[in-house]
Amino acid sequence: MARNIEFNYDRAIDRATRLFWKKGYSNTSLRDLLKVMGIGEGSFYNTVKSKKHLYLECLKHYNDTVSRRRLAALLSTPSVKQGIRAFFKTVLDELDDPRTPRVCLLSGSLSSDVLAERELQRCVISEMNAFSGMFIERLESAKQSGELPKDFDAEVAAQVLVTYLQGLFRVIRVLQSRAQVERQIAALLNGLGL
Amino acid sequence: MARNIEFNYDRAIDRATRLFWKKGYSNTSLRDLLKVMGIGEGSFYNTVKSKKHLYLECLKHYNDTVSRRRLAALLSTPSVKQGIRAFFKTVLDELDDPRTPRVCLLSGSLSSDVLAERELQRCVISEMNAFSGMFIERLESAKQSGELPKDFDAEVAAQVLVTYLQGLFRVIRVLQSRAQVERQIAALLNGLGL
DNA sequence: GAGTTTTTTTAGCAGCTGCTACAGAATCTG
DNA sequence: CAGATTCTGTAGCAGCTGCTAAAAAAACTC
Repeated sequence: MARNIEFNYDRAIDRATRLFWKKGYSNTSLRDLLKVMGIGEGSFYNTVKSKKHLYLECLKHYNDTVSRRRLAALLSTPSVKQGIRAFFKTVLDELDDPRTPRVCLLSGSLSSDVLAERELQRCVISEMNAFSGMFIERLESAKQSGELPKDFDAEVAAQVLVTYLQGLFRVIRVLQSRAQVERQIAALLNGLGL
Repeated sequence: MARNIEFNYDRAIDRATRLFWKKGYSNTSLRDLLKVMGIGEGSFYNTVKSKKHLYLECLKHYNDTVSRRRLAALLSTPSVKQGIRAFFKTVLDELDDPRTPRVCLLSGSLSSDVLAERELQRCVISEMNAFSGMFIERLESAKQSGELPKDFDAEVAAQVLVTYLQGLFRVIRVLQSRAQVERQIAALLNGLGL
């Protein structure tokens, strides 16, 4: 019927995700994106349609890879408390990997430039809710299994964790020894009874 | 000797601060800044020198007004625990005020565009340290007075608070009922023994 | 190979970016 | 008033922004 696509779409999305991840939405120019994606404007607007749509695709891709990996750690142990610690460990381990940018893409999307675009805002909020939903679910199941007391407030605890995590992704850019961060996390989790 | 300055410098800085506060550093254009400041490019580059210098001035101004007010609340009670709650209350009260933007300017400065500029980065880090230093100091004095136990780890607790606060300033943009946030904060403080 | 459909390349658009050069206006001294 | 000095308004620069239009190239059907 017609000419075939020449570039690897998934690969291009992955490259774009990493650039957005590193530099943020509006600080990443289309020219820079095209460069790392290895395509020209024509191909881009033929398949992706706009920068906004690209960001949506990247959020999805990030969710399917990075967030998924972290949440897998959360579910890796029968013990919920250990799972949460494993989750935070994946976050800290990425600090040692110079290849990965330092801020969570989703967390970085809680900024005025991203939230100003309605479509992006909706996507970010729904992914955030799905994310904290995983924590609530996990904590609730720990109450059922008896690992946590029956009067434990799973929803509030999950919200505190998510909020703290947002802060962690910010503070991490500026600080500090890994040991210091680990002590911080341990203090929080102990305080919450986790 | 020469012609006098026509505009109110402090007032102009205040206006610029509010705009940066609302839209972030690199998403605020010089033209928009000049408009709210009520001056032209000539006057601007004569007195302020550059956008970067303006941002430094705004950070200073923010520190002298908003941060100062919040920290005053922290010190307003003899009880340190009550002071911390008063501090968080000032943050929440601003949510009800439609005039003030929703994110802390300092917290919003933990983004790649600001941190990429060395001078801004240094300023942000030093203000952040000064800020958490206030909390550490206050918690230490509570140990002296007997309000907190002698084995309380003030430094770690302060770090958790500051990190959580960073997250709060983000999450607040997207959520949620004030009551929900208040429960979250109460859970955190109780958990930390504060 | 002609015709059709899709992809890619290239050039370019209008608008914005931070910033500068410069003429003119205002305020002082003498 | 002339002269010096500083401030202000205007015009414009080179470079970037997201995006589009149109021609050329590739893959298919018949």
